[in-house]
Amino acid sequence: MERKVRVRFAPSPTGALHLGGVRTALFNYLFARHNGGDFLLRIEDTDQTRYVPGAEEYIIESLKWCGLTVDEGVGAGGDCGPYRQSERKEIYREYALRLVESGHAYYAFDTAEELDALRKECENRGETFIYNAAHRGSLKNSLVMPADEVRRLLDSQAHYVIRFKMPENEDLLLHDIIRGEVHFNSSLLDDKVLYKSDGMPTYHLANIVDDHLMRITHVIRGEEWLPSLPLHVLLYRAFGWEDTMPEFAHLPLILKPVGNGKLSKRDGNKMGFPVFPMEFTDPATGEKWHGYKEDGYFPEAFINMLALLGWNPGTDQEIFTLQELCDLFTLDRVKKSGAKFDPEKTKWFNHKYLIAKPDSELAELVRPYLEADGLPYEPKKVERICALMKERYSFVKDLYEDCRFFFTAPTEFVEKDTKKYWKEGAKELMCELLEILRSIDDYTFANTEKVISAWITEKQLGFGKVMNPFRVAIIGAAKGPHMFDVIEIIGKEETLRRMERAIALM
RNA sequence: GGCGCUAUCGUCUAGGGGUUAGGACGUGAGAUUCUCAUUCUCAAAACAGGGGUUCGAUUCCCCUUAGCGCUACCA
Repeated sequence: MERKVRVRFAPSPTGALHLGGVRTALFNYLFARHNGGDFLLRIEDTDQTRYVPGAEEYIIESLKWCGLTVDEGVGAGGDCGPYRQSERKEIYREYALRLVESGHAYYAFDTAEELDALRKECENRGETFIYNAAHRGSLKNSLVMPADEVRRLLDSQAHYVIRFKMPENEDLLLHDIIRGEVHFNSSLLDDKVLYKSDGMPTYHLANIVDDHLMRITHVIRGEEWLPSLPLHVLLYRAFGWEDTMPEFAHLPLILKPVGNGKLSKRDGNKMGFPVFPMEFTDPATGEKWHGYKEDGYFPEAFINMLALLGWNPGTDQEIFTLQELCDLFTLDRVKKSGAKFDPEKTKWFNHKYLIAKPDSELAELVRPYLEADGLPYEPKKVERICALMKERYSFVKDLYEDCRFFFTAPTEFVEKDTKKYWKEGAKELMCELLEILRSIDDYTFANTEKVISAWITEKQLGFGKVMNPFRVAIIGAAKGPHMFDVIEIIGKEETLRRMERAIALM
């Protein structure tokens, strides 16, 4: 019987969600949508020591900003709840005990210090310490201790953990959707702790129990989990859930743009690009991190960039709507190898989305900047400017800053440019031009071009000779779009005012 | 150290037993231009190394090398 596709994104609230996490969420989302399945959000907050207040809200807000709608889970409801693991403690305890009863797990009373010492000792001898069949016989656990002693320790509230009893020398040929067959031998694996002494499960136990109970069909997660795949499969077997075990897909990692290693949150502030979808302030340290949202990226561009990190549709198309991605996405086109993250390409994506936006929408995005500067918002004028200028920019903020001269007269004139273009004779020329500008009533591009060109031709002046000083007078610098466009937009009155002022300064 | 994964231009990647190894970002050059951009055109730029298999390997296999990940009562 075909089960309905159900995938989950299961972050732990230990801080902001970074690039890699968002991509994992995205691939899960795309897979769910492509297959008409459900996308769940589960919060894995079993590590009380690393819990960061606000992280959960941050994760939910980020997914929302990215447009990844959660069908079920924290913040979305559903009939498999609760979806926050800290609220499922009793469930995990019950299942951990079930494994002890069936002989697949056991109690261990070794302290962390004892184990650390043992590891060091082995290391010094050049050996590898593995808590499994090789050593468990000589350690403090219910496998070797007398039953009444175990009972006594359990009753006396001594600290204990429950460990998985890893089988000996078993060859495991496991299947991963992206990587194909992966081989392990169980003797090299250890008796992982399933249930901690603080009464919380570890990731491994909680993960398997929840995926089973929540009827997850496909586990799509980062490659860092590949080494624990055998443990997870063995856990499904131990519980007797093999027939409904999900399929696994381990995603390639996202690496630092330069240097070695996987991308970390430190890289962003260090190298000048955001690693988080939204701004985040660590409540403990007060440290602040940039976010794509606040840095002026469009969520569509951010998502588009992420989708192409490790996946491609096999065509030359690079720009996709979320819907197109849902239609096109399949796991068999996900790469096996890790990808160095390229912040430059993200800017290019943003540029593409910026120029594709309707001018009316762009104008609305410019509006807050104008208002912050106390300048009036005239929709038609702003739209006209956006249409004229958007090709040049990747960010609305840059567009606005470069176009500020349309809204307000320059407060200063770039020295380099005045030196270059306000040479001897320029002032006289500008005075003459001013007279012509005064005489013109129709300031449309076509008309000003006609009149001024005629004058330039008649006096045999050369375009550059006139337009360059004119440009510096009106804009304050040797930059910007065509001058006839500029004066059409700012209008006669403003043009004359700026000219008079510039001439006085020359 | 042990275990596992991976390997095509600087980066993201397509491809696949016989190809001029394709695209994109970035870089460089030219064109256009009143400036700055944009745009357009062009260019440089890759199959890690060694063995096999084969008429023929960049492609398939093995080894080496390199990179990455895991190796916690973190996820």
